[in-house]
Amino acid sequence: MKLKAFLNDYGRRVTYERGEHVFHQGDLDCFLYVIECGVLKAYYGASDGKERVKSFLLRGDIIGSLKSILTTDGCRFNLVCLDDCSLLKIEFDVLYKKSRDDLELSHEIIDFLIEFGLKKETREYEFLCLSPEERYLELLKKTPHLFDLVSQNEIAHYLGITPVGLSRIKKRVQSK
Amino acid sequence: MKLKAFLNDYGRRVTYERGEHVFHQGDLDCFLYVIECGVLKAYYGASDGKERVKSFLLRGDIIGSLKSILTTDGCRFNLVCLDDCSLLKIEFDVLYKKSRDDLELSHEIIDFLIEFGLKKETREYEFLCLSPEERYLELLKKTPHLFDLVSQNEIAHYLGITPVGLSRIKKRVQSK
DNA sequence: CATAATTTTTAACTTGGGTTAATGCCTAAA
DNA sequence: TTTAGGCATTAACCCAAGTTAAAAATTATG
Repeated sequence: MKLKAFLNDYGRRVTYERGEHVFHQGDLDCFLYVIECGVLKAYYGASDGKERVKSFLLRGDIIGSLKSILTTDGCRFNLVCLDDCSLLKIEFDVLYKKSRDDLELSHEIIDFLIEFGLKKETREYEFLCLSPEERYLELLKKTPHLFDLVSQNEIAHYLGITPVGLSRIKKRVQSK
Repeated sequence: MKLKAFLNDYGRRVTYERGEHVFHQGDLDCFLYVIECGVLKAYYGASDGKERVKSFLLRGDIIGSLKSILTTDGCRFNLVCLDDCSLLKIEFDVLYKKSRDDLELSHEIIDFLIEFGLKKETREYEFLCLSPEERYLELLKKTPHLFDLVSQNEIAHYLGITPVGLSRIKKRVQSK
């Protein structure tokens, strides 16, 4: 797997302690990060102090801010470690340029991006078509282990609801 | 632009009349479609007859079901023409295979997919962080011309609310 | 172990959007 | 110009989730 090999060869290992941020909203951060170990949370911080969780990142996942990479606006979200974490950090541009004369590498990037697109479409579908309760049940079915890794608080913010709301949904669901 | 050239060379022109479907939910359709002219609507049809609009497609846009291309589940959404339309139809697999030994083509696909990812992330952001009213205002700001092309009914379903809800939001907003 | 801090639950109250149905508006066809 | 069908608005009522605050449960820490 050329992409994995590339990330290993060119990546610089960085470690963070639980609670540390990899980057903040507004930062210009044009790196890709591969999670070697630990759990991370990518989240949008609203002006009113509310937070919304874009995604949780686990071992093997790749994360970076497309916004920061493609525009001069900086990151739209924050990336924070929920555990002590070890990441591989690679400048996006280096990978991008390398792919320009490496056919195999560029294929693997295409495959990665297609998978990424499908995931994003699925999340779009869930927000567009499912109620908070249905999204909760779906998450429970698809990634039950997530509930052991992060607080219910954070699950709620991932589902786009408040912790109070999630507590009520749980109660309603189990009484069925 | 090699991708455009490819789509033109290998694409087959197909035309549909207003109201015709290009494909339905559940169909196995592994084509990409480039919109030459006309307006189309990609939508999820819920079991209870409710519909939710995934996206509107305009001249120059490219659409296809990643789900159908990548899995055996078939399309998750419907694609229907809101006008008489002319499309270019290309088997995804032909493009994919061609990219396997064409570096320039594969770069352009990467660039396309990155842009696509950014768009999807933006829509995710809007559902996660904005209220229906805020999503309406955002749409009004970003693509005001859309309101001339499709009914308010369809705009509502794109925003994830009912036509009644959108009517109320409009009224509330203009009285501010 | 005790206590502080955080997370989760519960309660009371508010609210925005859903639902249903009636009404008014357009536009297209006859 | 009428009439029929679809679209948008309005009204009345309902309900799920938000908000605020307090209590209970869990987890961390000295």
